[in-house]
Amino acid sequence: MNVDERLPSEAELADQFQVSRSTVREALKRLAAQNLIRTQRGATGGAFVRRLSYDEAYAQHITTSTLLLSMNAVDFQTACEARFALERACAPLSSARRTPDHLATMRAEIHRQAQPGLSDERFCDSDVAFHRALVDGAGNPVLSYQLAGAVEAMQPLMNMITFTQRNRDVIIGLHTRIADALEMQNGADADAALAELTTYTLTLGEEAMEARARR
Amino acid sequence: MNVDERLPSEAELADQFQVSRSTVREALKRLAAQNLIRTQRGATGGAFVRRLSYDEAYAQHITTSTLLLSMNAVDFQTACEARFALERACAPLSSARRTPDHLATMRAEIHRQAQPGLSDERFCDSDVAFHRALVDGAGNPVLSYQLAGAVEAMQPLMNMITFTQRNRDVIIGLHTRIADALEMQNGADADAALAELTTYTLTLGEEAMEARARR
DNA sequence: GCGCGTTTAATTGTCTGACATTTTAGACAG
DNA sequence: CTGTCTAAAATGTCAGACAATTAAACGCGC
Repeated sequence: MNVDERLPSEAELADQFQVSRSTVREALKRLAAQNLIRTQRGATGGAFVRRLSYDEAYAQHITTSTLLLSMNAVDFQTACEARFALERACAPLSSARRTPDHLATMRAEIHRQAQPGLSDERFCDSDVAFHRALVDGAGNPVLSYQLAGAVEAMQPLMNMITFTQRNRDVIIGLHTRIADALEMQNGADADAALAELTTYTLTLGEEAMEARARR
Repeated sequence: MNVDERLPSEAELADQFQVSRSTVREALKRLAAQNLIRTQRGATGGAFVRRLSYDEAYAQHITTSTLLLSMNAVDFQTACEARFALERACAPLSSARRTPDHLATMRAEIHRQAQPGLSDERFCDSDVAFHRALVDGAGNPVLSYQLAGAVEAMQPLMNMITFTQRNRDVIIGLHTRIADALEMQNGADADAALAELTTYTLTLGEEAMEARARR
């Protein structure tokens, strides 16, 4: 079945498979839920094979990853390690290919992170946006897609951390160093800064876990 | 809603939302298709919130990634670059943590790849199995999950390549070098070998594309 | 009281037929 | 040729019925 090809009508399918139209409809709803078909009403309507769009797959991947992490109690350390390992894979590509647009986004998010009175949640939002710009800088949509799951799904875990001003200063410093390195096209330093950010984030995570355990 | 919590019965939902039971059922089928609920028949039956299992999410991620690559005509170079960049992110972790089991799997697949008369398709299967062992060696399920999409979804693209004996010898040599490096816990050399494998695979891909264009 | 069939009730699964809604294609008048 | 109306085709929704399945309640002998 090729993209945009039309499936037989519900009545025809019901007849063909010797089931009722209700049953056919439930099956079609299943396919629709998986974004495999779209339905259209009217005379020339019906169910059509759908092209899986990048944006939909991206959103779905994030949802699934987030659910997977939260429902299976993946620990902070494992998720964090995976996230930064993958991001570091992007660093050399991103330092070679990042556009002024990516750099501008990163600078803007750093500026936002430094604003006083920013809630922890907003700080995390901005953090995700910063790292997404870093990943997108590699200019490889497949990479961006695969990493979306790791970066965005970490956000609920990151939200458990309380970011003190001191914490934020350290993170902002490393973010600045990463942005600088990418601007200078210095992949090695970007990688080094990401490595530091990894260990620092792991430390923060451990502290948050301990604080949570004491409560 | 927590895991294993029960939703109201179809009749209750229909009553609550003032729609017919058919409509409720179609909606429930949608949720079931997304693996969000499971239904159970009988007296104490109903729809229950489902824990998203790692294996299901893994399988779904591969399916979606494969569809995304094939339906959106992602070029070989982009997919290949993403795949190897991500794999290289695993190399240091895998060289530190790989178990004898992972090494044995890699050796076995290398042996299989050297067998004469192996079809191109089987060679690709084995290649994927080898790289999966490499990734799993990092001992991070989140990493394995995220990489599954990149590694497995590449397979259809890899299957377009015709592997001559000479090609295979080069790849097997690099695979052996990777396995040796992991065994010696030499992350740097594993990374270097993966880098070589990246450029070599890209070359093969380009040749295959040219051959296909000439036809 | 305890074990063991039997019944009963609740729930999902399926079928049937009907009607509403939407959309296109074609007939028809101007 | 153009605009309008109508018919047909398709999905969307509804109501009601029955089948299938499962667990709990019941009754009964012991």
